[in-house]
Amino acid sequence: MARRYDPDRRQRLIEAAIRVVGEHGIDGLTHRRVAAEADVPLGSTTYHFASRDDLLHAALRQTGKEWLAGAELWERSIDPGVPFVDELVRLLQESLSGDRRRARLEYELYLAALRHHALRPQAAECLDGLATLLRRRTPDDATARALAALLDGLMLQFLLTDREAGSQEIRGMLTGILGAAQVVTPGR
Amino acid sequence: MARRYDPDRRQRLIEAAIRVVGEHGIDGLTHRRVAAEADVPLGSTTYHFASRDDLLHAALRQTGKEWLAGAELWERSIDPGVPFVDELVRLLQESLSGDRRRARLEYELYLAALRHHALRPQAAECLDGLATLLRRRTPDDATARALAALLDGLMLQFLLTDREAGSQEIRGMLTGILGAAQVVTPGR
Amino acid sequence: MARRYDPDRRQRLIEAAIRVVGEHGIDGLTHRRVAAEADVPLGSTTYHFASRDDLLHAALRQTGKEWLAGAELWERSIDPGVPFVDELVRLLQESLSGDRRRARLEYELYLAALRHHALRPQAAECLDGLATLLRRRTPDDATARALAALLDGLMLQFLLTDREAGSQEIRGMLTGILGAAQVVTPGR
Amino acid sequence: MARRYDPDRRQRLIEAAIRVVGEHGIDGLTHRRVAAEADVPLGSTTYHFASRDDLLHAALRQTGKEWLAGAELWERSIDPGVPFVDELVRLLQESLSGDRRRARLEYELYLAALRHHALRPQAAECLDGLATLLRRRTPDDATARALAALLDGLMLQFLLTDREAGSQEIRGMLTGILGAAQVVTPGR
DNA sequence: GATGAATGAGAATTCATTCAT
DNA sequence: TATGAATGAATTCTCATTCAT
Repeated sequence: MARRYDPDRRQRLIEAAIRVVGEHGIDGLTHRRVAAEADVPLGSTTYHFASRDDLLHAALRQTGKEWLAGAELWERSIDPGVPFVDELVRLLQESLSGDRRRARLEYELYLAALRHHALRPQAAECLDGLATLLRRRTPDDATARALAALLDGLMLQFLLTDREAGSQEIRGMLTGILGAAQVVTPGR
Repeated sequence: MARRYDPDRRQRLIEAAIRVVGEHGIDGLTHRRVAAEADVPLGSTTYHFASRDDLLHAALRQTGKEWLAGAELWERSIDPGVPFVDELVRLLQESLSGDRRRARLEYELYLAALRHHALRPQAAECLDGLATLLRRRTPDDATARALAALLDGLMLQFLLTDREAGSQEIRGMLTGILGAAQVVTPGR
Repeated sequence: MARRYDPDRRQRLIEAAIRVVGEHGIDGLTHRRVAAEADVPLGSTTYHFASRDDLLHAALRQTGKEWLAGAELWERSIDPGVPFVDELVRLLQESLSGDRRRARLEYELYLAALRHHALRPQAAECLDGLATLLRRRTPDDATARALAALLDGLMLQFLLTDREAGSQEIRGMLTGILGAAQVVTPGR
Repeated sequence: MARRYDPDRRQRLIEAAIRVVGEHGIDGLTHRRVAAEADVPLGSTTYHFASRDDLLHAALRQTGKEWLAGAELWERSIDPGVPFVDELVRLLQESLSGDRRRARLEYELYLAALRHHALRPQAAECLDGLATLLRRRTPDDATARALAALLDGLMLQFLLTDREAGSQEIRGMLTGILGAAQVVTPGR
């Protein structure tokens, strides 16, 4: 019954916490639910994570790391012979295909920094990590950061509206905006 | 004790709810706090808004409407003699200057749709409203929607990282991305 | 929309109240639910039935009356050529066949008199009504009342245990007890 | 403030719950009242009995056990030299003498199974327990169960109508019904 | 007469956290 | 070190009832 010696418990609790957020949202993250999800006594969760915020923190750190790892994988798999825009389309489409629960979960944790100051460094790290990756394909830092913002905005647009993310559609949006310099200032 | 007759109470409750979200976040939106904020009995809030979700709904509807009105104001004030990019810079800077609490509040409600299905139509309305406005300045729908996504992404980037939003910096990001068509696929 | 003139509303409310008790139990009988069930404004239920107890009262009065009417129908349909025990079996079986919700509802209201003094006269009326009917087939009042008790006890036994009420089984129980005089005092 | 260590608390809560039902009825069984009755903090009742149903369950289990123990005591005290009917009269009269609050309480909990499915096994256990006891004095199972039903019905009749339960009267009813085999089918 | 609004009380639950063991 | 028990605060929600219209 009682796992007297259980060195990975902390990690297992983090993973349980992430599943709990996925299921019940950030508001629904409680010691009790994590304990139940990890099949561990309640006291154990409060022992390893004294406060609810500690749990939240650890959850964001973990998903952020995993998400960034995924982005790096994408970056390393880029085919130089393929237009970069198409690689961006692939990134977005992969994130939005299948059930979107994972993407929603990641964004929910990431955006929680909007309110919780303590999470902002964590969120910034994700953002900067992506920008750094993108920087290898952009002429300057500003463009890389803007591209990161665009990707976030597009992801959210699909997640918020529940619209299908067809590759033609994504492609249209990306090419539209990326080549928009002349367009939006027609008077020029 | 209090007014037995109070025809505007419902609206006052909505405004109180928005202030509560601003102060305590969405998780902190409770009937009790709204009652206290609006100075009405607790039962009155549950009478007008049977569930917490009803309250949340009304709050998003209201801020969404106000935000869209602000965007329209901006659009109507656009000076055709000024490069459109600069008008976009102005929009972002105005939203991010001063204390950012209002912007955070609006985004928090807007992004709540990520988890709460019921709010998605509301969020989509905001998004589409902005895209419609922008459409007057873009060659096609896709570009308008992409531009809306970009603006969201940029707003979030500043809000999440707590970075200053200088007009030069914003300008750099916008011009970088808008003219990025050639750049990101240098080989072409 | 508003039924300005609606003379049968009181009766419709009673019937709605009975349905509510059937669905939610006596504890679940509330003005609100009755209003919803009868599709009538809340204020209308409190107007016609000032208190919850009034509603409960009316509901018991009505089901008691209907139940007694059913019993009388049974009594009048008794075939003199058939052993009376078989007619009792028929009565029980009919009450327990199909879904037992109606029977449960009637007993729930009837037994509420156990706690609510005010309902006792009503319950006594049902009991005495049945005893009076049975009296036509028993040698004296005491036997009639005892038979009424037996029938109640048997009904409850089947309702409480959820057991099937086969006619052979009921018959066995009835004949066992009715001829038990000699048996239970074997020494006599 | 109160005892941090209190090993019998659970049991004390059950007893408090039974007193609360006795005082306020099943509908009146609330965590709050139990807490007050047992003089423990509200949170303690919800800790030990997460839901109102758990409380109800425990209360019925306890009274059922006690009631059955009483019945066994009666059975063991039966005098073989006395007609069994008189022993039945004694059982009923003892249960109905003095204040009938205990009897009402027991029946209220027992009959709650009518609505609450989850309580039915508990109620069935009481019923079967009594039938088993009676079986030692009846020729077959059916008669034992019918006798149990008769006793229930008689108890309820007195409890519902508030009539005095004189021993002559009870005796008359019992002998009437037990010897009714010939009577109710006079034509036979 | 009829009714929508209002109100205050109280319901079940859930919880973070503390503490004795 | 780990943990079950305990606690007090807060949550949503439902309600009977009252009252102004």
